[in-house]
Amino acid sequence: MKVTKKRLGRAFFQNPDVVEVAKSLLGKIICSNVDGKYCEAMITETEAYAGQNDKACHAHMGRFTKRTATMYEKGGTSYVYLCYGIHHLFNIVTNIEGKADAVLIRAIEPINGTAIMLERRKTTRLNPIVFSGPGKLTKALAIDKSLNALDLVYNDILYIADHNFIVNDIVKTTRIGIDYADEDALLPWRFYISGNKFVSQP
DNA sequence: TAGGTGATCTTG
DNA sequence: AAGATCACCTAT
Repeated sequence: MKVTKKRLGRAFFQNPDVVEVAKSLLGKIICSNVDGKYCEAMITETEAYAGQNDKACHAHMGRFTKRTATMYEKGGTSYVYLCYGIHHLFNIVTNIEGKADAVLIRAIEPINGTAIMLERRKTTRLNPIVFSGPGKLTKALAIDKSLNALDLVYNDILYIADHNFIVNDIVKTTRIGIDYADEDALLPWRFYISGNKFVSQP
């Protein structure tokens, strides 16, 4: 079978249904070209954050600050921020400009440049634990705040591609680490590829 | 299971 | 304006 590698364009990200985008991002490829080192990793786990109506979202009730401003950008923009003083978390903004929807990437599976990613994680063992968790994959892909608010559609440092991986079965669960969000903490908006070892909490 | 770490936001 | 909070990780 011919494998096509196609970069995702604006239309993919501007979908007004962030839950659908979170699901269709599973199996897609993150291409990172930081420090002249190129590597590719498949997205295995995501979470959807649905703008101002979602209590778990940074932009809940239209909250607009220096940090959350990026979430209001047009779909296809990167949203990277520091969490717990240590970890960079990588999100992809979706929907049109002004709508603060985003998808958090929670886990990846290395596809190309695995050695580079292992080195950045300071290990030699290819263990799923090394790449499953939002703070870990950013380290593996060298994503930090300097890559915030980047346009993933036109940039050559960081972008998303489709290698035509077929995702057969998607598991739906509740999102992690958002107990403060009351009833919205119960929404089944965390998705991962069924049977894939590279997820944070099977 | 506890503590580290620092930007962000303030009786989540 | 200082302190609580926080979409987490690593090591004991």
